[in-house]
This record gives sequence, structure tokens and C-alpha cells, in this order.
Amino acid sequence: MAKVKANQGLTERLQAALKERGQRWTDQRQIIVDVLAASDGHATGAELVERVRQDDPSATPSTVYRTLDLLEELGLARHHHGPDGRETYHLEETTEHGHLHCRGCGAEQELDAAAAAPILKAITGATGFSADLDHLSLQGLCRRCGAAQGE
Amino acid sequence: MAKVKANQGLTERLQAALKERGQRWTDQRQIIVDVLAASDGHATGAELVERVRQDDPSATPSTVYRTLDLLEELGLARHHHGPDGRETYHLEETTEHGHLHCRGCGAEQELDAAAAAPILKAITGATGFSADLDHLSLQGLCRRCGAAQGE
DNA sequence: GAGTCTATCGCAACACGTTGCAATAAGCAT
DNA sequence: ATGCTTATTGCAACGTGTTGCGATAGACTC
Repeated sequence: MAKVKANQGLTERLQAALKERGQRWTDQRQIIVDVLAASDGHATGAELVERVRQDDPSATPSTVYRTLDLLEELGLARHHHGPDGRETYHLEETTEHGHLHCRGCGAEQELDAAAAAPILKAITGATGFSADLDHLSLQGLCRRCGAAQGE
Repeated sequence: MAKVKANQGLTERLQAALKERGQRWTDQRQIIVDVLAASDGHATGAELVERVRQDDPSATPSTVYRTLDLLEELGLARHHHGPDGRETYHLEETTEHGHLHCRGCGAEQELDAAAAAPILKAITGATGFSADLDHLSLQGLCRRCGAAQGE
């Protein structure tokens, strides 16, 4: 399947990147990458730990989190914090995007680069700051809840 | 001092609000409000717990956090999450504002309502979402670090 | 002031992440 | 294959918050 093939490409890229840095490729890392790749969309740290332990019950949270940090250093994964402060991870393959949490209905919306462009521009204009889209996590009211509230 | 007087006004408002809801005014709540008022600017949950315990060593984290939640329900306090996911609290008296964390130099900048207005407008324009300024917590590069990076 | 009702408290246990350290094992050289 | 070096692992303990529950103590009535 296309998915497996993509993972293999990923694995090879990773092995090369690690070797260059004098780091090592291990079974655990393979498993964690597989799990992350299989969790399309987003997964919290705890969920990933859980899934990894299904493949390898001896894996510990510290290994999982350390690997996730490593993957992030290598630019392969990203994490951001949900409105409750919990961590959410996704593969970098997913296009860069921000998140919108509605405090009315609890819905979560993604914000793609095109939609975010004017927002990032406004931020730079107002503050000189160039914000990371991947860390852009807004809370507020979505169009529907905002309208309902207005009544 | 003006500060004490302001706290007393606060206390009275709180007592009234609680009574209306059939809730109670306790010594612990007084202490926590005092501590929060004395921590102008921002304080993490752990810092607040620490300070409360200086006034009342028998106080426990659960009480502190529960009270902070209550104060938030009453619209008296706010919290947001820093880039590491930790909680930061401040009194609502502080004008509503967002936060900018620079991943280059680690500086934290506040974003007041006036500066944020065009940003919030851009968000609404792009997504229909009306974002809460108090939960607006951006990470990116400040003007200086952005320029340094560009070299 | 004594009694009643129940909100609040402190405790203990849990959930999510992080960190230090000794044991393991990956990768390389022989 | 064997041995060496050191990155990585698992463990155990910690830090920050949260939750369930029995005990405490506000607030109100008589």
C-alpha cells in the first residue's frame, strides 16, 4: 500500500539523518515513527504512548517523549498545545497549519496556510513578530456560536 | 495603601457574588485572592500554590487550583498556557491582552487590545472565528531575532 | 448559642510529562 | 565474530494539575 511505502521512505530518510549526527536507529524509534504515521491527523502524547505500548509493551513514556522530541528536532514531527495545555503531535508531512478551538461548541477547526496568511501578516504588521503557524492555537467562538451568542 | 483598599473592594464584590450563588467565603479564598492581587503581572499555578502556602502552610494544591477555577468562573481571573503548556494566571483587572513568545531569545511580549485589533479582525475575516484575546498566545520570532535569522 | 444542611477543605491517588542515572545495546574497528 | 565506545533505554522519582471522597466548617434557622 502507498502508506507502507511512504513509511519506508520516511524510515530511510531518518536513518540517514541520524547517522549523519552520530545517532542510532532503534526498534523503538521505528515503532514510534510507524505509530505516528498511522495516526493521521493528531494524537496526544498519552495516546501515542498507549499505541506504542501495544506494539511493544516494554516501551516507556520517557522513550516515547524523547523520541518525539528528536523527531521534532529533525523537523519530522510537530507538536502544539491544546486549549487544556495537553500536547498534540502530528507528522510534518501534514501541511503546516494552525488550530481554532471553539469554546462554545468545542469544535476544532484547522487553519491552513492560505487562510492564515492575512492573519500572520496582521501580526507582523502590528508587532514585528513573525509567528509560527504550527504554534498558532486560538480559542474563541466559531461563526455559528458567535451568531448564537449575539441573539 | 491603595493596594489594600483595592483588595478590600475585590473581597466585597466576591463575597456578594458568592452569596448570590449559595457559595461560601472562606479564609483560604481570601488568601488566594490576596496572593493573586499581590502578584501583579503573571504567575504560574505552581508559583501561586507556593505563595499561598507561605501564608497558610496547610493549604493544598487542589484548593488553590479549585479556587482559581472559581475565580475564573466569576470572571475575576484568567489563565492561559505558556509555550510549554504550563498555566499562567492573572487578575482580570489587568487589561485583556495576548502573549507573544519569541523562540529565538525567549522574550515574552504582551499584546494589548489596540495592537491586537487588526489581528483579531484578520482572524474573523479569514475564518469567521472571533478569537479571545486572553487566549491568544503566539510563538515565533520577534523583530530582532527574525532579522538576525535573515542574515 | 445550638442544630442543620451542604459547600469547601485536605488527603490520597491518579494523569501527563520530564529528568537523572545505571544497564543495555547500536555501530564501528579489529 | 569480538571488543570498544557511547547513544539510547528503562526505571524510578519528581513536577504540575486533576479528581474522588470523607471530614470540616460556613451560613442560615430556631
